[in-house]
Amino acid sequence: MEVKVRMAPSPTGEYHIGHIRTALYNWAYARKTGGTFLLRIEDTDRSRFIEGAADKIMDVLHKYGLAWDEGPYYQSERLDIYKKYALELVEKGYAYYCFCSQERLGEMRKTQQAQGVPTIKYDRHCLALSPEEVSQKLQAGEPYVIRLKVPDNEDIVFEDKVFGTISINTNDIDDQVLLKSDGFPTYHLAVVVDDHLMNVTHVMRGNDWLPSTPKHIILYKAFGWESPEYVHLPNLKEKGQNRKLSKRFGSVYAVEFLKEGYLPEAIMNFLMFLGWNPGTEKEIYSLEEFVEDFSIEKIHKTDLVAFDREKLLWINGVYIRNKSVEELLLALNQWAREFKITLVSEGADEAYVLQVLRLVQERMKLFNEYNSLVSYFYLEPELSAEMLTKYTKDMITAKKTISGFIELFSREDNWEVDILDKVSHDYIAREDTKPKAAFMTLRIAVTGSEATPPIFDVLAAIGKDKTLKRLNNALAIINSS
RNA sequence: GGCCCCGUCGUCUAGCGGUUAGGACACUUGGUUUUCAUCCAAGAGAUCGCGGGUUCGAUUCCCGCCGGGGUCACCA
Repeated sequence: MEVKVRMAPSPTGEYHIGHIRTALYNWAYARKTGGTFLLRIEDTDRSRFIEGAADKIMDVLHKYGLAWDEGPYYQSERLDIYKKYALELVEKGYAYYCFCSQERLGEMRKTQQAQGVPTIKYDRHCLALSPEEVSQKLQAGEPYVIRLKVPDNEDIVFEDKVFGTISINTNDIDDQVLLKSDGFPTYHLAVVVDDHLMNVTHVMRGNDWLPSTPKHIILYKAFGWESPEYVHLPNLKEKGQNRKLSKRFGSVYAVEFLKEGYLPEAIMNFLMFLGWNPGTEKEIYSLEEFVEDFSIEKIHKTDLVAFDREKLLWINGVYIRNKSVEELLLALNQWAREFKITLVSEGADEAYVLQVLRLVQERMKLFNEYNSLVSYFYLEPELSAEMLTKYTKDMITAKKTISGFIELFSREDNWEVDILDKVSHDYIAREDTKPKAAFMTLRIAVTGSEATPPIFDVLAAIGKDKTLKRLNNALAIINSS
């Protein structure tokens, strides 16, 4: 049978990075098996529904390169179907009408809680209603829900592809509501009906769904349908925290990572290892390679997996370094356009931009570092006498160093890295000054920064005129302080 | 609290009865370097949660305990 997997997000807000991980595994499995990846929007909760959220989810899925083959289906457009199946269950005796008010249910739970009942469940008050009473209430237009009649004391056993045999006794399961009083189905009814009707073969989702899987098995049995394979994935946690991702530690939504300047392919590479490992030492993976090596057997049987932000940053750096400068610039411009970020290099000559980018490439781990990394190549640095004298310790030496370089560089017409390097070193030797102090002062005077690419590469890129202008400016600052 | 699941360096993991318990990130040191970063080399870091079994032999299999997580809605 052809494999069919699905991603079934609920349009209740921003798409979480963990959802991308789950989508990735589903997508990869479909690609690997030549199966189908379908998208279904589970918009059955009108109280949490957010207008436009579904479109945003689809947009971010695209940004991460996860395309679906079928859908999107919207559950809100399939209400008749769910109702039909709910009624079928009532007819077969697997479900029943319930007219209890929220107030009564609240009271009931409070009482049970006070009595210390181990498993709080619906008291089946409405199961005792006679068919006549039920139709009478229906005629009168009383609001109702349809509940699943969970069998008594039966062990529901199923095989999860990751966690193995799971067994839960039905006495621990409440009579789930299947159809809500507003005519919308609950998740339990809707997934089962849709997964069956859409021929889904593998349900891959977070393991927080593990405890409710028996409810779905009961439904499949009641309908007389074959249930799909279950593949429960470990959930994500904040590194070292034993709890889910939190804003306090950084981004949690899928778009936010993109906005910070992580490359989609780097994030994907990182996400692959959040619950899976090839069993080899290879850890830089393209999407294609992942599809090749992915297998359900290699999915981790653990409940939580840590989201290590440091490692994500490292992987992103690897991806940035592995690109050609041209590719990198393309990605950078695309990112800036996408998130409406102004690059300091905007409008500058492309050859120059590439030359500069080549110098900072291995220093950049995240696109949002770009502006501060290259600003002095495009703008004059802000200097202070304090910065300029940091390495020489005194004004006189700083002044002497800077004016020395000014004199040296104004005579130099071959403005190339090697030449500048040589004449500068010769000069330093001749004057018998300390190389570190001299070069650091030069670096600061020209860039305003202590950490830059090799200084002569910087000078060569900036050019003779600007270099001299900045040095003179630095000299003026020292003189006037 | 009931039920379900999980437990290897600081972190994420490899391991599927016999290993010097391997790798990556982070960390430390050295090399390259006038700075930062990259790169290279080395190092430190795990009594495999604890206690019982099974076995000639348990990180690996079984049981108990402890610890952690998930789930118990007219939310998904």
